[in-house]
Amino acid sequence: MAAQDTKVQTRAKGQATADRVRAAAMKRFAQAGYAAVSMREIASDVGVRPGALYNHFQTKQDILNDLMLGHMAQLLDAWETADFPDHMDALERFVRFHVRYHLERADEVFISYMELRNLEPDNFETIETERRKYEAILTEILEKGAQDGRYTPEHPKVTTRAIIAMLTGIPAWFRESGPLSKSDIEDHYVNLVQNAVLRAPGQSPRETG
Amino acid sequence: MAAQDTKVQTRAKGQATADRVRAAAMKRFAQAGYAAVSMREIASDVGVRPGALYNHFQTKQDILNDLMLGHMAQLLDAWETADFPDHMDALERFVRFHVRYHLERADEVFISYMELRNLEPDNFETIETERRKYEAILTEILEKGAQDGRYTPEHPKVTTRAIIAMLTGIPAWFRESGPLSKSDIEDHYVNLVQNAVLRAPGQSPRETG
DNA sequence: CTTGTAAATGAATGATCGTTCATTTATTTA
DNA sequence: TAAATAAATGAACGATCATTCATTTACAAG
Repeated sequence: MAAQDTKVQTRAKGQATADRVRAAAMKRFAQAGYAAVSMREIASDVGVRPGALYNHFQTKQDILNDLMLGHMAQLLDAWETADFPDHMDALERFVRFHVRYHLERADEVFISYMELRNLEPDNFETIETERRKYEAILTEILEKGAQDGRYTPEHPKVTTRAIIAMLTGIPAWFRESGPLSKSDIEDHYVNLVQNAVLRAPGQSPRETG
Repeated sequence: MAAQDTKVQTRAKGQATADRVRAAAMKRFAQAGYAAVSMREIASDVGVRPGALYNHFQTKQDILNDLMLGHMAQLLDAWETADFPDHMDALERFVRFHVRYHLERADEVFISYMELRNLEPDNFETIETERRKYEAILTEILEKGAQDGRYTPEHPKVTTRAIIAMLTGIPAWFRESGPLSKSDIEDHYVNLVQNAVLRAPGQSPRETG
């Protein structure tokens, strides 16, 4: 690591600019959408001429792809390294992790599911693979809970998508100035999700239709 | 009505073209996003020259606004006129209605929540007003159920958004060719939603954290 | 201090955008 | 059939787009 310090130092300025490009693109993409944002706007935010962006990213598409790849990698890594009280069950861990992460990284999350269709096919496939890994975490939790008889066993993959859609929608309406704190939201969603899938003792699955 | 038949007839051809513009724009916007669709593409789909579009819509923005206004109006009207078995409770009605409607009008729904940010401020406000009306239907159902002691009383507005986000996400992954039919999906979501908010007799609200 | 390279500039490229408009074509009214 | 009006055409407008590139500037290495 120390042996490469000089080399790292050499490219420090370029790295810094690239990071500012990422930050500017993130905000712009989140607010206006990929297709509505111009390279000129990003360059202006960074304080640089449009052409200079191409010293750091080959195309506009590469910026979007970089942001989405980075988001998925960080999301999966954050889950791996997250720590929770020992007594907390897996489902509650997942819900709390997901809500927290999505409330703290609203822009990244928003882009990552709004701009999927603006990814070129190859990039799209890569991102979809990462997304499926994340969904698999929750599906596995639900399946394990179903085996134990604690959760309802029906359609764990569908339930996964239902839960994730429910949670991912939070940043769209949550406002710091609202009546509920982030912690309140977290608690409420834990409750909703647990109730949705819990098979209460002595309570058989309801018949509907 | 009959007295205006001649006048209606006069504009019948224009109406037909306008409808085809709507249909083409709907598909294109849903697939690629408003900003990524050109008036030339829409005109080409309709089988007309770009300039002809302006005989029916003043601007590209007006097309988007027309689609979203139409969707919200039809959604609210469909709820008003929907009929269900007498014995079915309000929450189940809402969930079944919402799932069905969204599975049948995937493009309209997708546009209406993906393209909100591409609406100019005035148009956005109008659509938001309609959207709030729709959310209010579910909130009222939850509040009434809470008064009766059937549903958990916490944060009905937040729960409304959680449920709607969960349901609205379905068209994003549902495929006719998948293992579950539309009817299966409907049943499963009814179950999830009912469990999420039901206060089972003798079951006090769970403590979390 | 010189050399090599990274980073940024400034100007230009061709393409495409939404929109306008005088004109032509189609259809309906009188 | 003649007049009126709706609808569509074809060509053009200026603006903006992503991207390229020869050149200049900044900076670290030897």
